[in-house]
Amino acid sequence: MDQISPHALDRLIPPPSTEVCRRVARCRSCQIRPRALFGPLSLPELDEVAPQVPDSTTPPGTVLYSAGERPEAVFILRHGLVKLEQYLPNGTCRIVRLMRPGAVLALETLVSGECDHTAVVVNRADVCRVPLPVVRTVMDKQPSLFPEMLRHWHQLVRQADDWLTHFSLGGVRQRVARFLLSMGGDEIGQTDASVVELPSRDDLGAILGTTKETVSRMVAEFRRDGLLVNLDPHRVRVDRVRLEVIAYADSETP
Amino acid sequence: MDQISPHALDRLIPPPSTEVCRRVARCRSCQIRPRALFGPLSLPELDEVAPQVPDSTTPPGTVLYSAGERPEAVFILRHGLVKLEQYLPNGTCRIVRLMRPGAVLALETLVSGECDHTAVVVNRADVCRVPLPVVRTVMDKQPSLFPEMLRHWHQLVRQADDWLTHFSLGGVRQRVARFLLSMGGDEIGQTDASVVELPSRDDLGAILGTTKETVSRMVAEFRRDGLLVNLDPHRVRVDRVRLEVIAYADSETP
DNA sequence: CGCCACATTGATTTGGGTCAAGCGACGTGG
DNA sequence: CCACGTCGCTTGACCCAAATCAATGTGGCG
Repeated sequence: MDQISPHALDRLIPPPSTEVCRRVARCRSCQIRPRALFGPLSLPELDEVAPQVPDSTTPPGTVLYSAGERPEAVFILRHGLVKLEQYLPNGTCRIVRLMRPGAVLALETLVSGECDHTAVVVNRADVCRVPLPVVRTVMDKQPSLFPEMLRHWHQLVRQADDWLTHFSLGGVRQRVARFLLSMGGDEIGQTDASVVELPSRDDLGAILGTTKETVSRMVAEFRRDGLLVNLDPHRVRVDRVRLEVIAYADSETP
Repeated sequence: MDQISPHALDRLIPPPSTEVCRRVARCRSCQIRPRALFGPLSLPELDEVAPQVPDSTTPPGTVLYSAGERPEAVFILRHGLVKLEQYLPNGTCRIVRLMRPGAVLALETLVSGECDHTAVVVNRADVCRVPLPVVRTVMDKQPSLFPEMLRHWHQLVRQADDWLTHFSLGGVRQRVARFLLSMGGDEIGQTDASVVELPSRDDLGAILGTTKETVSRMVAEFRRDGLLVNLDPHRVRVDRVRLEVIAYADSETP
């Protein structure tokens, strides 16, 4: 797993003006921005911030940051899927969150300095790296960001709590069904909710707190029963109504 | 389960001056306050806020608020233990957090208006009810509360993530051990960490994502092995070092 | 072509869920 | 004061879901 290229120089050595122009343009035309941290900013305010915010595209498997690091920045995810993993002292790992476009990664560095999780790119991801000083000065100048900030924290907590109930309670059969339902469509909400992009079996196991073998069996069973049809490898179409019956059945439906 | 007495009148009808004095005195001498939301406030600022903050003591089983309600206030827990439960559509319930003194309950109402969980008192609890308008005006006047607010949100996320790993991964034997370790001592950190106040078996089951019977068996086994000694019913002394071995063993230790 | 990572499927074992009975503590009412 | 019901805890017997171990299949890529 390769580390993300160090951006530390970005604020010390001013980027060439062509790069500044690109960043400003990229920021202005960003589809995600309204839903992300700097949504409430005006265009002029944005043009001021954009030059100090480098962006990068990273392939699957890239480690954006590891638990304990101090990246001195937050990351805004513009495209792709990133998993946050947490390790127990004995080495077992659980994926505690999947971050989708519009999410802010490493928010916790604003509070404690260090990252709580290891963030690994699942799909190819586009991220903007916003240095902490930039976040802080923007927030001082523009208090309207405060509720926006709280909104993101709230979302983190909600997501964590849902994970705890949906993906840790009941049989694996139900948990897989719930996962498929929860991953339908993207957060913009405009793609077909019945098309789901599947992570690897290993990741699915780490999300649902089970093993890759069991997950594999469940998916196979769903496919046999026609609840699930392969589009490509790793993309399936699901039968949401029948999945919902399974996901929240009062007792098992054998 | 009885509802908490409605405090809605508190801001409309000013409390009698004796009550105001009591609240001011209570707030000044509060041991918890420095660690809670209004820690950074000065004494004069505090005296201004205190009259608008009623407090109450509620017996075990009391529902402080239910998911979906709009209490228009946050609650500061000064004493006792409160469980936050979340329900699946099929009715199964999981305790997603245990709140201890110093915690702020219903923080989410500041963002979305409605409560995400059902909060039930486990021990007898003392709570202060801070109306949302009070929180908002104080935060406007005193921006130093902002980092404090973020600190609380961060803590919620950390707690949720820990729950997800410590209490949802591995065998029940390990999970019980981890719970006992995590509950050692109070957040002030000055009581003996090897003395643990146990919730009911049912609650323990809902915390660890298992059943009361299995928990009962594990506790009994720990007691047989001398890892755990009863002080009163519901209070035990544990052997932390040996528990740690069990909690984070690489593989099961039968 | 052969290697490697990933997915599938099978055989076997076991942890823990479920059902059911017994037990002690407590409060209530006769 | 004791009988009774209730409630929470414990224990046992049984069985199924899922972990584990292991072998085979499949696709992509040098």
